[in-house]
Amino acid sequence: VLAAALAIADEAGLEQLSFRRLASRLGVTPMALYRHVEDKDALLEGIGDLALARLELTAPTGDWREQPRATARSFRALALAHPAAVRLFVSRPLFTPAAQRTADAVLGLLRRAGFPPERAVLHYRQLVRFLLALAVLEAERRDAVADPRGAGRAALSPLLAEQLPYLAEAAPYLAPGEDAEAAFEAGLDFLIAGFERLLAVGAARS
Amino acid sequence: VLAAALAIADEAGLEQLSFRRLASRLGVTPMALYRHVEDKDALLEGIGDLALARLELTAPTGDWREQPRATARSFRALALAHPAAVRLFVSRPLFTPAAQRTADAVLGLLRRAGFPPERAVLHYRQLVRFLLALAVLEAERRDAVADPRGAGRAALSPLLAEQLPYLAEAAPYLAPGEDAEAAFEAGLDFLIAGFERLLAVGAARS
DNA sequence: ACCTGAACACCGTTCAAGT
DNA sequence: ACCTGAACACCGTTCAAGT
Repeated sequence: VLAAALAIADEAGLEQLSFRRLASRLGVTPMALYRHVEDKDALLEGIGDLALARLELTAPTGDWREQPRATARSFRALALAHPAAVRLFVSRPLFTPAAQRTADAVLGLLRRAGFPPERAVLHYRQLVRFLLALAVLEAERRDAVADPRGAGRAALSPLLAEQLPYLAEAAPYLAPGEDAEAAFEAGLDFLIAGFERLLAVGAARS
Repeated sequence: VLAAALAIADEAGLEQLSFRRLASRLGVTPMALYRHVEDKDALLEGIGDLALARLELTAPTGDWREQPRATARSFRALALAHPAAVRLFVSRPLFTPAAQRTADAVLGLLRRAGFPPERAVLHYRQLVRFLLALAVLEAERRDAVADPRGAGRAALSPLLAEQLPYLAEAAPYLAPGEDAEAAFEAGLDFLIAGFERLLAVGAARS
């Protein structure tokens, strides 16, 4: 039911997903879909939930640092498999069963790391947002590679180069498609190190 | 021209912005807009650029840490003034004049902080993404307060509470509308501290 | 140069009607 | 219970025509 919708969204893009298109793919009339889903809104929520349900959550391991890492990598894999879902996650807060399950897992991970409940919630939000940000960055980068405009982007006119020296200097490094995985891991290192620091501060306080 | 479009998007939401609606607001026929803007795509790019042009960039100051902070706060203010623009920023990479000006300013800030050009680009991406993430977090939170569903959200059924203990434990703290500014500042501290650490590591290496 | 009217190919959604 | 057809109020966009 929803699987077909997710497939369309991932293949053709989220904005190409319509009741009419989905219906024709299922060999049915558009109005028949209203039997299975209340709304377009509910449809989007449904495919968001479906995608998130496919997130692989790892069992607790010895080193607490490894668990956020593993979760982050799972999330990245999910984002690559279902690019449309990422856009859904940023545009609408989900509170479906899959979202609750994921939230519980991530909160548990932070609690076991040593954060008290209130701080765990705070860092949960930061962690989730940061993961989304990293995922969006990758999705955008992928688009930039496919985008024909991308080629001329780094090239600034001499006049602009004078007015925007830092941008001109950075241009060579701004070319897309460098090494998405390395960038992701670097962002992850940054995040984990930050949490370690916060844990140390918290421990010093108590 | 574009100002009216931005106003509609901020007032009624991005998805309510249409050529027909914009035209009626301007007291003109929808097709007349094609004289001033090539496309709906160009229209969206235009209002994104317009919003970003309103970002206040501060002059370089003594303490390098203060500049990313000031920029971040400007960006937050922009996000609050033009909520529609935030959604545009995450969904489409901008390379308009205002975007170039902003990129140059942020890159310059990182260069002056001590990062070499290649690393500055890397951290520029992280910084921009993080700021967007914080801004989206706030926009979502604002929506959550307005959303009537939000009231029942934190309340889990007893059965679920047993299966999702960490979520149940966190529920009291998940209520929205706490203290957006404090959360923003905490995220900012996290980010700046991370950059300081990276600078220290870089200095140790060289 | 700038605007208009009619038209085309799409949307989500409702509602009465079919089996 | 599930599906259909016709209809409504919207979209972006094109194209020939007006001043």
